[in-house]
Amino acid sequence: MSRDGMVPKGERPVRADARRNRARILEAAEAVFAEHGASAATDAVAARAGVAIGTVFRHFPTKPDLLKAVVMNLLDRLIDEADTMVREQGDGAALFEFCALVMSVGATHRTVFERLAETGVQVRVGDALERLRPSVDVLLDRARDGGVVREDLRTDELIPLLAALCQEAIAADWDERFRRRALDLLFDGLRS
Amino acid sequence: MSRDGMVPKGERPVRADARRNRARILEAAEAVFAEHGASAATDAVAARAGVAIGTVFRHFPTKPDLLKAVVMNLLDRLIDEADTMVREQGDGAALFEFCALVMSVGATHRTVFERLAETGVQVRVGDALERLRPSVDVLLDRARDGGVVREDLRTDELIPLLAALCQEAIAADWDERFRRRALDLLFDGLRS
DNA sequence: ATTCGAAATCGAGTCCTACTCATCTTAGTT
DNA sequence: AACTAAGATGAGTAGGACTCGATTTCGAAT
Repeated sequence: MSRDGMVPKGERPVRADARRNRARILEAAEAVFAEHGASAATDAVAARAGVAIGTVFRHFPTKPDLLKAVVMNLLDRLIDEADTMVREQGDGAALFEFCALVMSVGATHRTVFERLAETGVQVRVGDALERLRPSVDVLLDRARDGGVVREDLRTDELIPLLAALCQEAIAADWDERFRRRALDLLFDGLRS
Repeated sequence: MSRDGMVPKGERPVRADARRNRARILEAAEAVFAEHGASAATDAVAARAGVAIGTVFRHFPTKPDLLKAVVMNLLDRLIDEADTMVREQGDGAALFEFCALVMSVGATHRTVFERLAETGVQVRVGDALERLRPSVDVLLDRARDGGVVREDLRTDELIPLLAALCQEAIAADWDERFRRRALDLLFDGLRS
């Protein structure tokens, strides 16, 4: 994830302190929002980052921008984890575990996602999940080859379904047990 | 929807002006939020309703309460419609069709929600669906007796799952074909 | 090393809006 | 007609998002 570290060619490089502060703010924001909810004041984030309020707004002009940046940060890490999972765990069960992981991450940071929706920023979980498509593709292929998933299931069917569960899990605050149960039902079906 | 018109027995009846104002505020709020988005100031709602700001807060203590009342009003109308349709048919293996119907009705009135949802109102289909619990109970029992549904499936598992699909179907604008496909997958499971 | 301009930081202050509450008004009862 | 409590009023309060001119810091060029 070196996007922020990249130096724009032809232009002046981003100053070292600016890059450092940006990272600090993101880190602080994630911690503060996770602890006090996404309605926590921006001052708190600034304080925790050891930075003035104006600096936060220089890097993230609006609060939704800050929230969005935190989420994207989260997703980047999630992609890494998914890739690791793909590399280390070869069997078909990896797909199920991956879905559980996605729901779990969403649940941990549910307030951030909620606030995003409230402020009208359209980052649907489904849209966000699209970034995971390559990983899901690999996992799904492998699961299908392993014969643990129906032949006709496609990635662009699985992703919306997973997104639907995630969205509702976040909105309705499903606990770990029910998230697990929902995935069991989805994979095994409702019929006898 | 005569909930608000009911007079609590044993207690003083709600004053006529209070009931009138409540209705006016709801109507005004629906119009104002639809036009200016959910971030419209509460003053605007009060002004349109021809009422002081304090009166709005007497009836709806917080802004989310007001937003929720508006949306639930909308959802109640839709859900009642679906409920009635199912009761009129009332055949044996209607659970699947019922789910399809709920999704379909939601999709039909999608644009009504979208304006509000876009601007940040959290439309909790799940909350509204809770009112359908009695109907779902009956349908689920019937389906279980008919052996078309797994024995261990409970109503309070089915409702959140259905709500999840509905919510995402509305938000992501699933077409009829994919709504059907999603229900097929949910009922039959992802595994081979 | 020193200079210097641009970039970044700072934070008190502004604006906006959700919400409160002491006071006044009115519906409904006797 | 008098009474009373529910209800209405709206100026005031609180708190948070965002601004902006003053100030500091970086880093490139001499």
